[in-house]
Amino acid sequence: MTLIKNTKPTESELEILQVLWNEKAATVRTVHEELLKTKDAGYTTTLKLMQIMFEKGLVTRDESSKTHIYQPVVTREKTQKQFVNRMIDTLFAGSSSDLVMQALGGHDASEEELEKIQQLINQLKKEK
Amino acid sequence: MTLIKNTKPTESELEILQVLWNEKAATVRTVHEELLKTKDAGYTTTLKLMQIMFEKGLVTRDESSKTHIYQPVVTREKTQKQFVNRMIDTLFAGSSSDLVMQALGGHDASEEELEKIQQLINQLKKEK
DNA sequence: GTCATAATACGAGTATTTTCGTATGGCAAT
DNA sequence: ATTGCCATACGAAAATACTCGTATTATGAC
Repeated sequence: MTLIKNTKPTESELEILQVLWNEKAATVRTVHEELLKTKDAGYTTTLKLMQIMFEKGLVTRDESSKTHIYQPVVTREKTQKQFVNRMIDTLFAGSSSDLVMQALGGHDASEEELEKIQQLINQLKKEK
Repeated sequence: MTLIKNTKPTESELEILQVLWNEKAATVRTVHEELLKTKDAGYTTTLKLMQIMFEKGLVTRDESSKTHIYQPVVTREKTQKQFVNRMIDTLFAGSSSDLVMQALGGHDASEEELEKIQQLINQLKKEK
């Protein structure tokens, strides 16, 4: 039986995961270039972080060539759920709909997106 | 013009704020007793954290009696917004509706709450 | 006043996260 | 083979967050 550590990604790790989720797989160089668009950090910093993430099991890597290729292990959805739930607990006193209201108010969301949410709500109401 | 520090509360600070938001105002003792229900920590740890929060400007305190009475400075709503926005950025690639979907799926939310959300959506659609 | 209780102040240790410098090795071009 | 360029590995500093022990002081009961 394998020990599953409940590894909660840190802030920086999330930024890296974001890139990996989008690209499916990427080198440290690619991830780093991407991060440079929004923050600034040294290359070895990104490298080190990704090495740590590898040790934690957040990512795997293909080491067959000198330039390693990283892939996310945790899925975007699972991670989202992890953080959303935590947030509902610590900030919204357990009320998921309060979070929804907060997210919808004061923010974008296109007409199609609103439509999708509405459908989801209708379905949830039917299930009651 | 006053300098507004963008103080992002830490995990522990959020737990304390949660209590203060509920109680409106509270002593270290009260906050600590409340925290003990879910975690365990020493009294002076809670004290120290609240002192730090005071220095950061997250809370104020009434020092007129020996036992200080703390009050939150940041509002629950503002803090919620701060975290929700951050989360939409780092975890949902900017899509607020993805967060909404995640929050609604796999969670509770009563019929009345769903109703409220639906009304909000209708209003948002009208504004388009 | 003295004593016991309970509160604050504060320093410092520990842990975690983030940052970066330096060493080392592979590889392609010359 | 030498050189230059990238890549990884690794250690350790810096920054931040959390924890707790101890000293000090106010206050009320006696």
